[in-house]
Amino acid sequence: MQDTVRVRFAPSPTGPLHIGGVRTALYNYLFARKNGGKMLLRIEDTDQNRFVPGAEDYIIEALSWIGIQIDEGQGVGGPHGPYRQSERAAIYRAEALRLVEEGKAYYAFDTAEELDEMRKRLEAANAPAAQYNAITRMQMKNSLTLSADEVQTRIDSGAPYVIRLKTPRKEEVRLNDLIRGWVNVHSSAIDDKVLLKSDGLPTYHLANVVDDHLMGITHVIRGEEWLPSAPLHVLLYRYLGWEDTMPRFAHLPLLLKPEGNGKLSKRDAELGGFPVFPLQWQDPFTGNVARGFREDGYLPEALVNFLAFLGWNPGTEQELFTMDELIEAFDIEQIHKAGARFDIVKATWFNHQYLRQQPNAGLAPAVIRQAEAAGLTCSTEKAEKIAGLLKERVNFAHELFTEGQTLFYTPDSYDQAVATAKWNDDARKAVTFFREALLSFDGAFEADVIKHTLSDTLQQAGIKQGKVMQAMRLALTGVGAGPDLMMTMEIIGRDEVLHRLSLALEKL
RNA sequence: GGCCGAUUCGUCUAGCGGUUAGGACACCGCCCUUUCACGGCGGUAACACGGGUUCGAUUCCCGUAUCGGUCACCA
Repeated sequence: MQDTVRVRFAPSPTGPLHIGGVRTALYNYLFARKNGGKMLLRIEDTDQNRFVPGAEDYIIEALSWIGIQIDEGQGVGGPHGPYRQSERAAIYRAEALRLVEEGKAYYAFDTAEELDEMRKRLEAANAPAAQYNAITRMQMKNSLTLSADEVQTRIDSGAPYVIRLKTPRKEEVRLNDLIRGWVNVHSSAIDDKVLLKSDGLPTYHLANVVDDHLMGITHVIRGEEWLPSAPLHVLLYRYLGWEDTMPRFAHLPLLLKPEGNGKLSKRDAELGGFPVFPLQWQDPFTGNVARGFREDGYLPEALVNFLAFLGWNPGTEQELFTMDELIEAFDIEQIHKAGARFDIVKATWFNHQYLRQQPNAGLAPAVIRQAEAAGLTCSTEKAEKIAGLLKERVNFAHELFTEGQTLFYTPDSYDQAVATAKWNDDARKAVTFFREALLSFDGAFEADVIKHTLSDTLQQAGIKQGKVMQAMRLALTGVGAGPDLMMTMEIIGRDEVLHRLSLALEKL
């Protein structure tokens, strides 16, 4: 009988959430929802040196923007709090002490210099691994080599110490990963990890295991960078006496650079001109601003769809998935094992797909905002028409305005190549007649009516429409290509059409 | 370097012993269109290599190569 699924997303508030972290959170969320379970948010802020103000709020806002709902944890509350590890120090300390009492961990007093010396010595001796372990620990200053009195004296005097795990020398540690299957590691490859740091706070390993146990986590879904230390965590569960309720592990493939070697970094984003953070982030220390997917115009549903497909696939040929559809289709065992290159072009395509599905009214504010920023006024009605006219042509909402320049500005010059090729006597005649027809035009100035007026006029004048349409476009917009001309006229209005036609007759 | 993991079109991937190796992005072509896009249709393009196992390997096993991760009092 499987307990209710409980998963957690446990970021460190050391800066803005990386997009890979967002995907990890997403997979956790999909898995939780798919199985009717709970999604927790825990803040792993045990490194006081790397704490960055604002990072925690950023994480919460980013998850909310992307559409991931937290059931329990930081910012939400719940029965297993506090959910910020810095507020749980006493809990970890008690467990670390318990391990010492039970002979599964020990105090160590070595200074940074002494550790450094030890590593150098071992490297010089060509030791297979320069680490603090079952062999080397006996040459160091710790509660296994020092007398009980000496240890007590040091502790009482307030000398700094850490608590290290007494990793067994010869033991096979097995782990059945949901994505990768059985992974075996020999304990000799695991060093005597520090569990409790000299500042009294735990390291990731201890805090993570203790909290996952106390918070009833059933599945640990995290990045592949944790795979090497997963056996250590298994060992910790065993030593803490919690092995029978140990969560299942699933280690996710990493997000790789678009090209070249290595995992996706902030630098790649700068080079490639795309964001790598969900939201814009201003570094509180340097003031530097890093772009965000939200600010760059990505729709959260597009980002979710894109991210979900980086390392996972439903096995069908459907590409577009809403969050609910993803939840329905998600299967953790279908997650790909190898890292995935981050291809922003595909993200753009997803955005295009979702943008064109947006109602015009939802897109209008973006058009208005940009028009106003450019010192123009734009009515809601006009903005909605522009959205309807252009949304299928663009990838981002902000492109509606840039694509729609001719809807805002009277042309002040004309494309020479088009003019040379298309602006002739017939064209001049067509524009003249059409303008005259419009002069006496009354009623609603709408695309289909305009279309009839135009074709009637040209027919009466004996001009083939196809011969002059591009010239007509040139006269109205100054360029040879663009969206539907009738709708363009409707949007700019009769007066402006008349104005532009006269202007063309004058200047062309 | 040690340990762990991975390897199908340029990219994301489907495939879980027998397939013309499928889809999507990108690219190219055609159609649609008064234009440009959108869209539709079509095309180029992949099982890293070498051994096994098997009647038969992209698929299973072992090597090699390559790539990734990790080896902190950071997570």
